[in-house]
Amino acid sequence: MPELPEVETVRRGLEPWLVNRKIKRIEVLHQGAHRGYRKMEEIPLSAAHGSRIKAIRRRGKFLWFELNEDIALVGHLGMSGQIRIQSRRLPSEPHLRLRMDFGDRRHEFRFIDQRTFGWMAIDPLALQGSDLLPLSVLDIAPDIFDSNFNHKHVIARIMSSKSEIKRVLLDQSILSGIGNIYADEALWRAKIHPERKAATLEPKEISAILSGVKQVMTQALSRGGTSFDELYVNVNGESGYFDLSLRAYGQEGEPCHRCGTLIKRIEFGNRSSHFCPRCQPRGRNMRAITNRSVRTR
DNA sequence: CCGCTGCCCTGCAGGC
DNA sequence: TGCCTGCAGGGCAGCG
Repeated sequence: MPELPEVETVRRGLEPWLVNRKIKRIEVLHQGAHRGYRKMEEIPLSAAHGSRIKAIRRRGKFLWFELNEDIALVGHLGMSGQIRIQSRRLPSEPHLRLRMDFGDRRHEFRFIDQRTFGWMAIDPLALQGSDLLPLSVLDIAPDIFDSNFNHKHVIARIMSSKSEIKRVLLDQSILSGIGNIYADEALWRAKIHPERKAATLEPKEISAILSGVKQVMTQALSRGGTSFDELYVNVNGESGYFDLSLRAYGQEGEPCHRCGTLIKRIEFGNRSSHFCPRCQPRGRNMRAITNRSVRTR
C-alpha cells in the first residue's frame, strides 16, 4: 500500500527519467485510470501532449508533474497503483491502465493498478502561499517532511478533534501521507492506544506520535531508496521490503518487540488497527466506551 | 461544519 | 474441487 515513503520513492525514481522531458503521448487503456476527480472538470489527458515536465512534486500521497505555471498532471496510486519506467518492448502487464511516451527510445512510463483506486488527471495549478498546488491537493495538509509543516499547528488541530487518534492520523487534511501501516507503527512507537480520543492526549504524547511517524517514514525511505534498480522506479509492494521493521501492522498474534505481549488486532470502521495491549494501554478515559477488543476472544 | 459509514474495485485466503 | 464470504484500504459522497 503506497503511503508517503513509497510515493516519495516513486517520485525520486522518476525524476532522472522525466524532468525536462516532453510528453509525446498518453494512452489510457482503462477508463477508470482517468476518472473525474471530485467535481473537477474533466480535461482529456491529451492536453498534456507536447508539454515539458518542469518538475515532479509530491504532497502526502499525491504526486504531480508540473507542466507549466497553470497546469499539472496529477496522480494518486490509490491502494495498488504502481508506476514503472519500462522497456517499450515488454508486453503489457495484466493491469496496465495508462502508458506515456516521454520521448525515450527504449523506455516508456507505465501506470499499473490492479484495484483501480488510483488515477491520473490534468489539474489546474493554484497558488497557496508560495506553493503552486493542483486543485485536488489544496485540501491536503502538508506532510511531516514539508517545509510548511507546522508542528504546533498540527498538535492544536489534533487536540481539537473529537475522534480517536487513529482516525485523526488518517485524516489527510490535518497531516498528510499517513496510511494504516504507518499510523499503527507510529502509535506503537509512541505507546498510544489507537482508540484514545485525540482530545485527551497531552501535547507531549502527540509529539511522541509525530516523531514516531517521522522515524518510521525516514527508515522506510532509506530502505525504499535502495530497493529499486535502473528499470523499476517503484518499490514492489508485494516484496515486503519493509516487513522486517514492522512492529505492529499485520503482526497480530506475534510477540511485541518490547514486552513480548501478543499484538492484538481490532476493527475500526472497515479496517483494522494493530497494537500491543500492554505497551499501548487504553488509559482511564477509554474504559467507559467499549470493551469490544476483549470480546473478540 | 463535523464525524462517521458505505462504497468503489480486484485478487486472494480460508471455510464449508 | 469449487463456491462463497471476508479482507486488504486509499479517499470521496452522502448522511445525520
